[in-house]
Amino acid sequence: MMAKKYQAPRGTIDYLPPESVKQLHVEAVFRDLCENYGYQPIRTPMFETTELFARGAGESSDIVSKEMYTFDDKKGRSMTLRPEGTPGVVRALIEMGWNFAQQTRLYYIGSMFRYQRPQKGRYREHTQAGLEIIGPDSVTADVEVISIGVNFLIALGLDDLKVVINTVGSVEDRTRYNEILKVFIDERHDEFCPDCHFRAEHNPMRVFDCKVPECHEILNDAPGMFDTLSKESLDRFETLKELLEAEEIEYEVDPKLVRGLDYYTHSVFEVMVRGEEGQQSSLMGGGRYDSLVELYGGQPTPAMGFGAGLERIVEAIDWEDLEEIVNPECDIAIVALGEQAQRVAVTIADKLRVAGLMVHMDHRGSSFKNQLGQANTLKAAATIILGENELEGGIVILKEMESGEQENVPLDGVVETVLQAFSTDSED
RNA sequence: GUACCUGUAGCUCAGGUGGUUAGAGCGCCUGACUGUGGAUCAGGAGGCCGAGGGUUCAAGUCCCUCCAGGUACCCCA
Repeated sequence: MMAKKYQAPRGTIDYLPPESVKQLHVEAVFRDLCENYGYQPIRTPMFETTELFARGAGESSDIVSKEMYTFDDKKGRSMTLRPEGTPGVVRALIEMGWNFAQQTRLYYIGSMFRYQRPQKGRYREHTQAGLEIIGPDSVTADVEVISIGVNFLIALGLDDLKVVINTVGSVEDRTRYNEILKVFIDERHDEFCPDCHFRAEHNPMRVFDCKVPECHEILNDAPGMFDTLSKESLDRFETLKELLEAEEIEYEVDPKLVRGLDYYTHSVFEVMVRGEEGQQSSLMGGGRYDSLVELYGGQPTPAMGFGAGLERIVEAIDWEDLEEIVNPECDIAIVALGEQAQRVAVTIADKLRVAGLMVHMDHRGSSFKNQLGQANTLKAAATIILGENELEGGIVILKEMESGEQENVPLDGVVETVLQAFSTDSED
């Protein structure tokens, strides 16, 4: 009977070494940087009630309308695997009665799920590193968030970055703009497609997402967002640009950058690598969301955050420069010949490991030559050779790999001898 | 969701118009060198040729369906 062949669900990834190592390295860099900025970790469930996401991102957004993994639990409640991190964070804070008067900095790393056609850099389950600063509405907070994002990528060796920014105005601006847009659409009602008619009723700004070419034509005549922003919003955007310049973060303004979530206000941004063609070049995106906390029933509280796609970042990095991360160096390899020697060796190996050394040993009973070859491949600094002759003589051979020099060391106390050797080495 | 391309050893890939036991490089294992490592040479293991059907005397090769990956549209991380 042939065993059934299982395969990973479409659009998901199995991370095996060395890919798994790369992913964890990127995560570690993110955590370190977040801590420098005073952000603390938060973990929230991978699924939430469907309504949470629907209300946050907006019913008419692509994410909510066609990309969610939604299912009914056994009691018939509609649940959804999180497509993004922000709603869960905000919900959690409100639920535990968080004091929103304080300034809260949080970060998270975890899986996000979106049902879409898989492609390179586009998966149905992907890992996102994200953060939120909740409380301050100052532009300096926006700059801080963008700065972490940019510096995160720089720390990974990605320095040819393109930072794109835009403003979508305040809630009031958007309400006013939507009204103006709706009037425009109604005036030329017959020229728009049925989908756009629907959008006009529910969220007029989404007509810009329409794929029908004719609709795009007409929209060239539509009033622009910039023209309808309040002076405060425009000033705010100017300040953002000034502060970014002061930090020497180069940016481009893209008025068409709206982001796919309805809850954004004022500053929105996206970071990609230059020269990386293809549509999945965006490594991170985020923005301000001053009305989401209130929308979820909390104290009206401004906030700002971003999400970064770790798979895309891993793909963008040139790992040749980071060889030592993918293949860390080994301190000691134990060459054990014969079953008896192998049994003695495993104990020595474990003691050295507990003491903090990276120790390799072969459990297959491979040949002498092969085991020494493994030590070589792993770039072990030294080898402990333990065969039947040594066992009888109560010694081991300690071999320094680079010079090839070797000496006999008593089997009793070999762990201490080796540790001693390594501690004096590292003190130099 | 729509269109096109792809799917052969662990990895990267060869396999004109269908034709005997399916190949290479890298990697792995063994030996030359009874117990001393990056080289060289020789050998070996490892494949229901993505899955299932069909055409044919004969299918890795042609046809259909499905699955998966990639590219464009779209969306985004």
